Amino acid sequence: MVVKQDFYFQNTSDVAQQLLGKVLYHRKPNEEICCGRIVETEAYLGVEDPACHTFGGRRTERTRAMYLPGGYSYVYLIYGMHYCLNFVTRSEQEPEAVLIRALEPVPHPEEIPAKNHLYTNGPGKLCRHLGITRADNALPLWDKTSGLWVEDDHFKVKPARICKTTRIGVDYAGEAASWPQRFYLRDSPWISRP
DNA sequence: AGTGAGATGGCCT
DNA sequence: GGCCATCTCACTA
Repeated sequence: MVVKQDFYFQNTSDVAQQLLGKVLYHRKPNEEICCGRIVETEAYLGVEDPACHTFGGRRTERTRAMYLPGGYSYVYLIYGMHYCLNFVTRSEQEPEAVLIRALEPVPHPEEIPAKNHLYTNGPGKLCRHLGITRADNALPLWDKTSGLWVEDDHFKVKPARICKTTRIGVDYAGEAASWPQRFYLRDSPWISRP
């Protein structure tokens, strides 16, 4: 069943970890539906996180969706050619988010043609594969009619299977670069990098 | 296996 | 003007 909005009001690190194992769905403009199981996330901790777009309370047109309540999407363009998908967490006063970094193909890896596992093992790649663009910014993730939503299919993740490590590509963020806010399923072949 | 550069555009100072 | 929450390819070895 669809994950409800209040799930996203929780502590952002907890949301990032609890998202592991859940399934992301996207309905493209041509009505085709793509999905994948979330196997890697990163938490971005808002105004006190130098790696976060809202660090210091920065509020711009790009980061507008971050200041929505938890449960909305935040999609932005990076390096001029890749989109990154985030889930906004907490409240309007706490602009935090979870970056979706990798998906495991569903319904079943065995049915996926060879090499297709290379299409969703990175934040930019999974957006391209699912057809996620700026048009998917600021959508309610708890509402299937938005075309972008998350489902819990009762896939169980043992806490011991969750790997915690440093985030990728945030070396500019000083001491925050060493915060363990990247989470992934141990031994998953579908993550962006080990 | 590891390093480095280029693509490419919007954001931010 | 400089910098990116990236990816791919070319190069070393």
